[in-house]
Amino acid sequence: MSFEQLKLKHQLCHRLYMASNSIARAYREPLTEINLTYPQYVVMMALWDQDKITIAELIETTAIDGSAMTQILKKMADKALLAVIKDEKDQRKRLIQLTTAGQDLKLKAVDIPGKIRCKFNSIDSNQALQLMQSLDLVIHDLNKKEDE
Amino acid sequence: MSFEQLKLKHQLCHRLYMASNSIARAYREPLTEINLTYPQYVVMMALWDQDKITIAELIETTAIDGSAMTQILKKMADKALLAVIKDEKDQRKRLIQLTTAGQDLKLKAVDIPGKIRCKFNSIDSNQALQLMQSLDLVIHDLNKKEDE
DNA sequence: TGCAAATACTTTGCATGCAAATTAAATTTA
DNA sequence: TAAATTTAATTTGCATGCAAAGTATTTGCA
Repeated sequence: MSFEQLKLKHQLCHRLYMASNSIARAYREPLTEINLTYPQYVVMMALWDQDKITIAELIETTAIDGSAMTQILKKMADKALLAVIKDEKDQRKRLIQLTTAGQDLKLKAVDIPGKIRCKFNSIDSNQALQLMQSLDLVIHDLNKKEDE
Repeated sequence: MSFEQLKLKHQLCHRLYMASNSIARAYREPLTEINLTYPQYVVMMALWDQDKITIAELIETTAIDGSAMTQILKKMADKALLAVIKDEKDQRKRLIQLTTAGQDLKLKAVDIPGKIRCKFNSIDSNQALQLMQSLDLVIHDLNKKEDE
């Protein structure tokens, strides 16, 4: 019986695990300066792109876990970056709306993507694009339900 | 000023974040059957490949955080999968050694890589290999110190 | 030889990620 | 229309990931 496949060096999954952690670490420094964690920054990016959406829509866009989202939004509301508003048409839903401070933070965040991109010295933009496309396929495959 | 770069759809980092989370979720089911979490499984793979190594070496191989590693090893020792032994030559170091049960678990884990690979329907092995190579470059770039 | 510096871990505090259980409100169905 | 079901969030409990601080040990140097 071959155990070769159990070695870490052959595993795509372990690469993804390491890469994701490295990413979060890389963002930590620039994000600390604007008092955000990486998931909070992801929420902000989603809202800068489209404001006043429901929590469910925010979860769909960001792929952040629902129970974590509740906590994250609470902290961000405490920081006065956004407000959680009841949807009058459907009392189960909550609408998330940026405050002026939340909108303005975009000006301080605009440099961050560039700072991160500077760290990628070994891959060019074409490779990065291809990498994103491959990852989209992986994500799609893994998120498929059993019965699809 | 262009804020286009702040959109999630253009971000490699968010893809990696989503892919890594999807991976951990995909492993959850098969790993639950052998009572391991994904990081614990990574530790086991490292030890199946090379047993009786120091915690520092295990951290190097797995890329798991040091403080998390202490907790993970404690739980795995509780499950009698491994033993934490003082290095007689250097009392600061700890050697990790699999128990017989830990070694035997390899037989139950051998099917897991195949099960996960089955989920990747949209990419072939060549693409997977290329993806791994690109990720290795990303990881290398991000883990570089400022002064290198 | 003796003490500062470097190592190897451990501990602590905070922020997720996730499954499972709950709560509240809207829908569907009998 | 009342009960069952579904949907949208929240709560809870557990397992990391990580920075920062703390504890032993060992090295390196003066």
